[in-house]
Amino acid sequence: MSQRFMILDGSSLLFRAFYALPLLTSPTGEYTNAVVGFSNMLQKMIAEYKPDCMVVAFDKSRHTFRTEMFADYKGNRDKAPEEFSAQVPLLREFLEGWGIPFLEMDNYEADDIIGTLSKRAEEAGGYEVLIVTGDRDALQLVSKDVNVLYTRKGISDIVRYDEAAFKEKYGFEPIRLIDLKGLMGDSSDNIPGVPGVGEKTATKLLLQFGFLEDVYAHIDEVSGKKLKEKLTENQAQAELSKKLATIERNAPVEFTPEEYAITPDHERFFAFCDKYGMRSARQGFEKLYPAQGTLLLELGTEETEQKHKAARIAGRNEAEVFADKLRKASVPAFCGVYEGKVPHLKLRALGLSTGDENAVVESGSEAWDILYPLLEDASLHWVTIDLKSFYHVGGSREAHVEDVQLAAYLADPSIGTADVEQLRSIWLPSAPAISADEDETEKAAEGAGIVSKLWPVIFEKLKGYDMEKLYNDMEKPLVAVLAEMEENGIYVNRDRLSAQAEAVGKKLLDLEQEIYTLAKHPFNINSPKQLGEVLFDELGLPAQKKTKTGYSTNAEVLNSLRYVHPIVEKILEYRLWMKLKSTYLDSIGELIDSETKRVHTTFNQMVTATGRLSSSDPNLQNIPVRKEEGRIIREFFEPGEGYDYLLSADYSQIELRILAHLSQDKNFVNAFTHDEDIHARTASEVFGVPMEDVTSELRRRAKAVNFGIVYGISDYGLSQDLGISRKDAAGYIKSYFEKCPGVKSFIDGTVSEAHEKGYVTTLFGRRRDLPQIHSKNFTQRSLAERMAMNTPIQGTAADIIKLAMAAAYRAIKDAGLKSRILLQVHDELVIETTEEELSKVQEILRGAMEKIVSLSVPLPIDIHYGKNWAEAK
DNA sequence: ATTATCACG
DNA sequence: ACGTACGTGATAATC
Repeated sequence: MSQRFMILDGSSLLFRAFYALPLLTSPTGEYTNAVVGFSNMLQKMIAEYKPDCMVVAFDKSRHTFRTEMFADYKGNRDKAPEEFSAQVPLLREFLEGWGIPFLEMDNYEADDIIGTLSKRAEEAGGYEVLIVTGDRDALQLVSKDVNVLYTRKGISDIVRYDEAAFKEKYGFEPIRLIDLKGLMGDSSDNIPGVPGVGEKTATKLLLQFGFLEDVYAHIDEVSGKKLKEKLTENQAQAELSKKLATIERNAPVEFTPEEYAITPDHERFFAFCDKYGMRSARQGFEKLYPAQGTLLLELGTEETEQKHKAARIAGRNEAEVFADKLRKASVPAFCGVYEGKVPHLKLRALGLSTGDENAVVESGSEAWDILYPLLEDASLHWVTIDLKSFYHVGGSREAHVEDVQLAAYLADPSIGTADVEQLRSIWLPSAPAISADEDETEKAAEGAGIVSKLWPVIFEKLKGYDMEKLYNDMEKPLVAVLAEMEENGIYVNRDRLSAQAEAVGKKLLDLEQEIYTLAKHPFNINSPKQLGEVLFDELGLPAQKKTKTGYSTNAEVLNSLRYVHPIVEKILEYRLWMKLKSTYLDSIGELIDSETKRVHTTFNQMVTATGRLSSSDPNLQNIPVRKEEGRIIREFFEPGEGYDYLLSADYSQIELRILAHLSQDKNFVNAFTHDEDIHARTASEVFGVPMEDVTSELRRRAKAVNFGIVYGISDYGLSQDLGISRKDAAGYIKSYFEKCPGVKSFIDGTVSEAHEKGYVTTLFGRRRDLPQIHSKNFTQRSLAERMAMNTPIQGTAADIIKLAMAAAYRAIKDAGLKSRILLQVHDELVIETTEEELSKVQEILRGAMEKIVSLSVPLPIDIHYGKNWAEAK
């Protein structure tokens, strides 16, 4: 019987945990998130693998034998953030209490300690070694007796690598990982490798020849002249890279297995947890090491597993029994298993849960006919995840169904669209994770169980934040509106679209030839790297900006070089058409539904940090409009069969009007109340000229300042935008604030409130946490401060149009019109309508959009309509 | 998986 | 002195 010896890479796991969890703090203000995450992972490891002995290895200092060999080793690493470093000593304290030995050594990395200990254990025999790490390099240690548990993402997604699993993934045995690194390098450790050789080429070479040395021994057999050259030129560098990637397995560290037992010190550990407010760590520890004399009322493991195993219900009788339980459940929950795409989405199965008991029911079974109707039963109050999909498959809008995902997003928008497992790990970290190796329907059942438990916790939080109304009256009603918009889709004239795609394709071929001639040879124009080499190395144009990987070739740079060389203009033109063809013409064509002839975008309600919607597959919120060449794309969006016009209704200056309302600045409120040109008025104030003397240039500058204010102004940003000096920009801002003191005090007030509370809110109570506002790092803190200025404005605008959408939707429906909302583009709604309904629909939109809230300034909309989206602007 | 670029509000 | 405009998504290239 072999001993199971677990070795943890403390440094890498702590780092993973740090980035996986939000910055939690103890009651006394110390950061604890990394330790909390480490603790969760440790508990899981011990519970699952029950190791006989354990050691945690740490990196000690940056200076190691590797930096002796190569000074730049890991030279590209930023210093770890203060919030992280402060937790390293905390983890030691934690391990001391838990009774787990740890090791660190001068001149060696944690990897080398792990490599050495695992080798000694192999030599001694009788050990099964499990290495837990978030560092891929350790995979080279995998052998018959040594496996690696690698944290793929965050800390909960762990994969076990044994010899077979490694071979499956890489195609060769583990030790050759160092040869791979020798060839391809490792950007995260700043290991150079052979430039131009990536994973693909490196793997090919190793499979063909064996080890790195074999590649060089057979260098003549390498195919490709370029590749051979690169390999020969960089042989020394490849060999050094291999050495750097090789874990030292004979480090001067003693192997003393008798000292590696876990010896929990309850008192010490509890004191630690209490001091740092780590309740779940304490609970988990207690579960693993029950104090003597405490009576255990826990369920046996077998029984626990039984509990999570979902019953598959097919027959009528079982269904009746489970239906009864659901009716009595305090939080009945379901998770749908969907297949297909909107507007053809189908419900294949349901995971159901009473909170205590989970079940699966498949569509088409006898049980389905008994259980599905419960979802429409108004006496049940259901919870699900992804309510929009439920609506897509015909779920009743009248049914009482909550969406945990939506509630969780509102409580913390930074998590975005979190799946059940993510929500569990955030909100119920001590509950068992969803089993990984079940089929989709079983996961749905288990998911339903979790959803049932999540809802009370998350909704309670929402109530604590005073966000119930936001959820009930704004976001939840919007779900049905978005579902319908997605199902509606928008008609795209496929013939005109593909004709244009073809024409643009020809144009691109011509441009390509002209560019090759001017460059004197063909190259990949789409590659910024190759383009940079052609422009700046070969043609000798003056390089001005650099990116971290080479020369910058963006539009700003190219524009400034327009008249230096004729190739530049051609490249700009090539870029313009290439963008239009690949992003719009080709890909939208592919997304036209063959049955409906329309494109059905997805409106994501749980993505942005500010409360805006986003659109994807395809993104219909970024269809070109500013440039003539791009605007053509809009011509292909037309009213579909049975409709005559596309109509667009957009808010005029909504963000600046919100700024006026929130700040109560006299100038702004006045200007908007009298419907003045706000940018001209700003110019007049800031530059001290009468309104009639405001030139278009002055207006342009004032407009830039107004935008700057909305984004969270900085003199640097404004100077970049206007192409003026930072000093001048600072001067503009100064006189702006003198003339608009209301705006100034609003911004100052918002930022200082963010510092005090750690979050900001919109007019309707939407919340955004800004943990970085306390950062000691200037850049991060400044970013958070700009977010603090921008979020209440952008977020309030998002709130308003969301309310307006639901109101317009309702009003159109109540009026019995066939007109319908197709798209939302942040401050604009696109509607499909008919000749007869044209005036009625305009009236409804004005009522819904302009009257939905009453601010200190009016909120007028502009309406345009036409035979396509380009005309409706 | 990340980076550079560019489309929108 | 630090070193940035706010919010998104898609594509192609490169790692």
